[in-house]
Amino acid sequence: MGRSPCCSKEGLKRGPWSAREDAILSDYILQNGEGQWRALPGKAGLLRCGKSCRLRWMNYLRPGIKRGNISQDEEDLIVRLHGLLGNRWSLIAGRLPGRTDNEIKNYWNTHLHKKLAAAGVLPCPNRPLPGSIASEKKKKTKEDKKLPAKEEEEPNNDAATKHGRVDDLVPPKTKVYSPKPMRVSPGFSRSSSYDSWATSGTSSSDGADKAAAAPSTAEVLSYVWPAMFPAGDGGDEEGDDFLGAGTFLPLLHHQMDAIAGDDKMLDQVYDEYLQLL
DNA sequence: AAGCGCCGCAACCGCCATCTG
DNA sequence: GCAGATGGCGGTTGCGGCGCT
Repeated sequence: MGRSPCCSKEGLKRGPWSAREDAILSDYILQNGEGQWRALPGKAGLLRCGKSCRLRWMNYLRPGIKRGNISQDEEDLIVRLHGLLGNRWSLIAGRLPGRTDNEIKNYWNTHLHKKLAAAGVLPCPNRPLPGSIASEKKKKTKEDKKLPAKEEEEPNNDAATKHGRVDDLVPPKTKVYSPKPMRVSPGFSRSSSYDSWATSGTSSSDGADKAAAAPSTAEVLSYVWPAMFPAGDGGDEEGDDFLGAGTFLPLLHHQMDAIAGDDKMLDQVYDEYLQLL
């Protein structure tokens, strides 16, 4: 893959997990608990990177994991939460019991993105989201592989222009269609999942107090996404067309309207979102 | 039947926040 | 306060399966 490994992997196995490895990992974690991922492979007798063990456990071996058959309700929720949270898959997954961030991410990139694009509700249908459509990406990857590595790293658009690749004129890493994924954890410890946090009594039971002190939706949005929601204008102006307000704002309004169609749903999701902030 | 291309998904990667000494 | 270790996250890649020609 051309990248240097994050940790030493000499002699470590890679690729798909065997049933035997799964059993070893499951047995070890059930006996010793999660954590100490770097030390786990050695202790459990697995020739795997600790990260790989953690991923395998979190996404497939953990009790309660649901696989496949994402229901319509779950799909709707994913779409709505994505509208609110952007590509924060772990947070979205936290609202879908038994689902993992990886599964939701894959599902979004394969099924939902395509579906929404067909429905014309994506931020910019004629501009592929960075790295989000597998087919587009793969085609591009294949093209890129033909280029010398040095030119691949060319940061500006001149290189793309030289090669006549119009699609490369789009800044490759621009993530303007959603809030940049960022950690939201200053308020709670890393060891507490969003789920446990959200259900630990800080959520809706005392939500009234928080709601009373909570800023308005517009204020929050202007704080979180200042480029899209300049404070005080209600987000309807097209002044800051960082993406193309004509493309994103209707989408957001569409999604907000869809959510607003179920006020309780909106309140619940929004309340949780406020607390995340 | 064989070749080809696309698609879906499991797994890997680097980055970064947080923890720990 | 600092540096190294650790864990978690989102983005990306590669492979196998499937359908089409």
